Amino acid sequence: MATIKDLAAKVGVSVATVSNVLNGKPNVGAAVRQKVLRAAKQLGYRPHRAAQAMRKGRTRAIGLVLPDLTNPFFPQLAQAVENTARNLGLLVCLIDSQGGAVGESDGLILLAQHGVDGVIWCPVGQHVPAPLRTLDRPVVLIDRPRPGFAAVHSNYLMGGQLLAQYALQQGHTRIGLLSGPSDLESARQRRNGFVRAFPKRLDVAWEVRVGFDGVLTREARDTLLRRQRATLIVAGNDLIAINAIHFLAEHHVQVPDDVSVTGFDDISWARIVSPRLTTIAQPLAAIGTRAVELLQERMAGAAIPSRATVFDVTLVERESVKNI
Amino acid sequence: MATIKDLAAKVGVSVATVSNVLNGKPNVGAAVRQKVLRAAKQLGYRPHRAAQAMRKGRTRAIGLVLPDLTNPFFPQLAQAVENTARNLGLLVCLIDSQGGAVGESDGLILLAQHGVDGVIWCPVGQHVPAPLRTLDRPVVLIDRPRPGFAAVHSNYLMGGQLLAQYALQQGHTRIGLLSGPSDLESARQRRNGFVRAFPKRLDVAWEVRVGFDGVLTREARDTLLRRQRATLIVAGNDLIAINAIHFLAEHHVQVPDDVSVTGFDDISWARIVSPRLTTIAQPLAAIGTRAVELLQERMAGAAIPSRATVFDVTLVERESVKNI
DNA sequence: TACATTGAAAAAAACGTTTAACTAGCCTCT
DNA sequence: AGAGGCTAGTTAAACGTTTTTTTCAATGTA
Repeated sequence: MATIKDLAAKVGVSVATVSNVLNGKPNVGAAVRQKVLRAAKQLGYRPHRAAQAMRKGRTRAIGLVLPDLTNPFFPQLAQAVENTARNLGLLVCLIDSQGGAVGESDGLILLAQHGVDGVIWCPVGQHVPAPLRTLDRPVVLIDRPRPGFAAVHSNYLMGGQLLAQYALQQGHTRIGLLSGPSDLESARQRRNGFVRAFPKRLDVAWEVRVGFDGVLTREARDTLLRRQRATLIVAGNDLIAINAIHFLAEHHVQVPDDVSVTGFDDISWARIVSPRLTTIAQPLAAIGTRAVELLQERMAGAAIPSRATVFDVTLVERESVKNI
Repeated sequence: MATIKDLAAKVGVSVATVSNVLNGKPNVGAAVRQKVLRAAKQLGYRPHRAAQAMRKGRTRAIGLVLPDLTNPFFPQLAQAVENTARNLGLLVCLIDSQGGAVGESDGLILLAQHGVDGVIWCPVGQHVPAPLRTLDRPVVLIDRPRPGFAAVHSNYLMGGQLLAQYALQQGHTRIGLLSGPSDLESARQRRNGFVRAFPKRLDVAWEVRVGFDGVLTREARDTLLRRQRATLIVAGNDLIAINAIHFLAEHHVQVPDDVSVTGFDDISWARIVSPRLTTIAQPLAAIGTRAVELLQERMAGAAIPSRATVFDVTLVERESVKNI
């Protein structure tokens, strides 16, 4: 790999001048500038990132900390993040914490050690890992907002409302809720958006909380079987919805004929299960892209106040809800 | 962040000595060694990776270059790679080329610039991108072997054979082949493993080649509808199988009642479609893990000959094949 | 006693950049 | 003509490590 020194030697000029040219500093003549640029191109010069990092304290790499890549929610996000980052010349360093707080913590330590300039983080619990504090770099939360952090996510309230509106349209008023974990803001808002949209007209027959990974607790399974009076089951996300549908099918309850189900997220699975899932689509790619842009702003400069960027969601109607 | 200098000052010893302690060099007294270690722990010292990188020319980071994270085949692989890498103290830098050769090339340039110590690569085409040559770091291919490269992948031949054996068991002898692209070794071996297992007893009624992304060409669709005499369709991977099943369903051909279908890979989707897919499971996590281990060996030392590590596969029987 | 050998530690150089401080030459202004 | 200011450069220091070389004292040997 050619170094700045090689360039300097080749052009017959000092390394400082070469550096100045490469960084677009003004104090260098047009002729020399040209020569340096030409030589750089000719030798295929690429700055040594480690050396730059050492001098400037910036690595032009960012961390992406996710709970679980095999959860079909994340790949699209990761892809969007990587691609926009790369377009900005940023390298993405991946941490998959496997849903564990220790993995998350270890990952952040590793990122800190490598001196990433910022991190995009989808937190797994509700605590703030110690390494994040000492990291002292901008952080943008993704999908899961928290007070005091910059975040980009979907308008969960709106999603809940759209679902409520659609439920009424399709003639459903007796609702069963398979909500996500109550300690996740995103789960709470999905639920509240739905429940508070038409409190008079929608009747919540029952509610059970399960994890976003979709595994059904004993309570959830029992409730589903009893099923009480609900004609529509509103799940906290697609994973939950899909598991519920499968569980019901095993017990000879057909969706949507016997009971309707909605999801949330429009993960890839929603399109391929049967019945295909009526759900709320988030603009995942846009979220990933925006998160990188936001992070880059923060990395570049001034301390921007920590607000959340919220994206509209849309209802995608498929076959898991019956008009009654 | 505490530096080696801080440690030196605190203990009252030179930086060289601190470095020697930290690197386990022998030429330092037991007393001093203890004191340095204690101080390091106390100050929470972490080596500055960029500085180390500059001096040693190693970054303790590796690249992971994938064609498409949203292809459900890759997340598990990526997760396994990240986790084992992290356990070895290696940071994983992700490149998602979106299936394009330019993205792949750009990504490799970015990785080279950051000086990753090696890369795990699932190549998208059959050419070798220029940046890979100049990178001059160990490379381990994953899932898609090529002559002259170290690689870790499944025993595709075996998968094809298992499928052939199972087909006969279930009474199928007239086969339709929806093979993967012929320029991919892995696709060829899947196909050949099947076709050559029982050439006398299995009769290939038709064969069409499609991409591993599963989108059905016009020819594939036409052939599926005519369907000729085949009772079993052997798809090159799960994506193809699932698309075929959906396409057939749209045209009122029921799987497995009217025709049976097998996949390959056992991606997450295979479990949730209906009918659930009978397919070949690859040990994805093991492959990812092994790839990292192999890479690390190569990064550490001697030029090991470039051979392929091959994992056994298993047949997972679900409901997409009917016994006739 | 003189001299080589060893062990423990320090000093200094090096990695590839950036940047602050400096300099030489030229121009402009009194 | 001399002071001051630009312009276009150069020199040198710095970033945090590792590593080579050097120093120094203690020990062993003849």
